[in-house]
Amino acid sequence: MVKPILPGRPARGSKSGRPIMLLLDLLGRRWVLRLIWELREEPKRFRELQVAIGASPTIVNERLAELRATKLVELDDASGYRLTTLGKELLHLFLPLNVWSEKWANRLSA
Amino acid sequence: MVKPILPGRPARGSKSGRPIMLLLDLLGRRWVLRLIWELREEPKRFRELQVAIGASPTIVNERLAELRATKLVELDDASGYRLTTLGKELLHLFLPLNVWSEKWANRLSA
DNA sequence: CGTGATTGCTACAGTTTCTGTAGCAATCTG
DNA sequence: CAGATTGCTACAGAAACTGTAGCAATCACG
Repeated sequence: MVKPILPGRPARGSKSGRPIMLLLDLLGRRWVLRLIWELREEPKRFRELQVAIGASPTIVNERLAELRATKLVELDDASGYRLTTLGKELLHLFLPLNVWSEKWANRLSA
Repeated sequence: MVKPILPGRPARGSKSGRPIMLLLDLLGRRWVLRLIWELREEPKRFRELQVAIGASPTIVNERLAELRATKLVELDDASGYRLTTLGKELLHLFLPLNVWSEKWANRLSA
């Protein structure tokens, strides 16, 4: 088990508990960005997510727990895992990456 | 050695090779976001980066190599590691996270 | 009722990734 | 020539992740 992400507790590699450090730590954990990305449109079930990203259930569960503890994702019995209001805000900050990544890929293959 | 990030090659957990998947894979690797963040203001030396984030030289070197291969970071002999133009563009997409993370932290501790 | 499907999630051995420490070759400094 | 700084490598031990199996709870159908 990895150190939890919680306010006031320092992130890995940071002595301060500054929010940006916590956030970068959280987002830098394997599959976290992908999970948020997969939930960008509609809610998904546990297995659905697992298959979509191709990770083991162990780690999918762990990451989902972290995302729930940090109020970015919630589990709705009727529809499945979905982004919270906070999670949607974060997603919107990320959406420009989609467009930018195309440009980036072009520059790489050039 | 982890699978390299290169255009046309699929990211971990993705069959497609779509740029956004490559980008999310790259950014989701440990320390990558932190490294970009640490370079946001001025260039830094290898050891300086290593100390700043508190990771082992092995992995710092590996991640820097990936960031160089993907043209986000470059090494200038005179000043040290720094963001490329492309890297600065990416950083600018990330800057809003800094402000947002404060709000997020407040909501968590509430 | 009872059988099967779906749900979120856990157990655990094996593999990959990362850490922590030591140290090297090359370059500059005095 | 000694000392400091540079980027980087080696390697054993520790931590994180995978892949597979499976469990308890809930729901649907007959």
